[in-house]
Amino acid sequence: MISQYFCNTGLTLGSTSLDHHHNPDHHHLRNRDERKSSLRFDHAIPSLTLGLLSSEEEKHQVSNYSVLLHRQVSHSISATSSYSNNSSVKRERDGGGEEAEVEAERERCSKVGGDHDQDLEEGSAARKKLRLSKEQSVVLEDRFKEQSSLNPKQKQTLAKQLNLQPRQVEVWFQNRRARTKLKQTEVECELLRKCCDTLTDENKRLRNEIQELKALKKTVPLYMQLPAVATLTVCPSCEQDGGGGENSSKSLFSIGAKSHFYNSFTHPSAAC
DNA sequence: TTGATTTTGCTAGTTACGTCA
DNA sequence: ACTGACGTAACTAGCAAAATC
Repeated sequence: MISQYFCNTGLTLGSTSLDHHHNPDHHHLRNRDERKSSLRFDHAIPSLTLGLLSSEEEKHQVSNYSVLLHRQVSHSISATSSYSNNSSVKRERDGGGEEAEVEAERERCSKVGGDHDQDLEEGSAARKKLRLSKEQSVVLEDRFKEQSSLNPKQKQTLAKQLNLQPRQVEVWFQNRRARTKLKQTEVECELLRKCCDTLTDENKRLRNEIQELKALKKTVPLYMQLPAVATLTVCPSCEQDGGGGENSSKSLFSIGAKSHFYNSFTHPSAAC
C-alpha cells in the first residue's frame, strides 16, 4: 500500500502540501496536483520545498514522510469520530474562502509540526475507519432519497450539519450510489435470468410442437391437418406486418414463411 | 476563436476496518 | 479467543465535461 505512495515526487512538500496529503479531499488529485503544485503552493511556509529536493531519493524520503503524516493525522482524527482538525477543502469551490483556508492551514501546520517523530512512529499504523452514527446515517439516507447527488454548497451544509467533513459526505454519497446501482443491477440480473428461463421453456415447448407437427404431417394427408393447425393463432404483430394478400395469409405454408406461430397462453414477449 | 491545460465531479474497482455469528 | 463473512468508509485510477489560460 505504502509503495503506491512512493510515486509521489515530492512536489507537495511545503507545509501546505502536507495538508494536501492528509486532507482526504485531495487524495485523488495527487497525481494531477503534482503537476502544478509548485505553482499553487508558492506561498507555503518553506520548511520543505521542491527546490530543496535535489535527488529522487530525497523526494522519496519526504514523500514517504508526508504519507506517514497523513496516515497519522487520519488516524488520530478518525479516532475521535470526527475530522474536525482536517478542514481544508480545496476541491470545494465555494467551501470557505481563501482566508479561512489559510487560517486553517496555519492551525494544521502548528499541530502537525509539533511532534514529527511521534507522527512518523504512529503514522505507520493502518488507517482507521470512522463509523457513522445512526443519526448521521439516517440523515444521509433521508437526503439521498431526496437527491442522489449534492452540489458543493449542499455538501458543505450537510457536512456542517452532521459535523463531518465534506469529503466524508461526498464519499458517502459515492458509495451509496454505487450500492444502489449494484442492487439495481442484481435485480435486473435476476429479472433477466427469469426471462431467460421462460424463453428456454418456451423454446423447448415450441420445438416439441414442431416435432409433433412434423410427425403429424407425415402420417396424415394435408387436408386433414388443417383443423389441427387452426388451433394455432398468429402473433398479432406478425399478422399486422406479415404482408401478403388475403389468400396468402390463409395458406399454411405461406404463414410459415413470413410469420411464426404464436401461442397466446404463453408470455407474448417471449415470442416477440 | 481555438487548442492546451487545469479543475471538478463522477464511476469502477480495491483496500482495510469494524462487527457479528 | 479466534476466524471468516460481510458491510462499508476510504482510497486510487481514470474519464468526461467545464473552466481557464
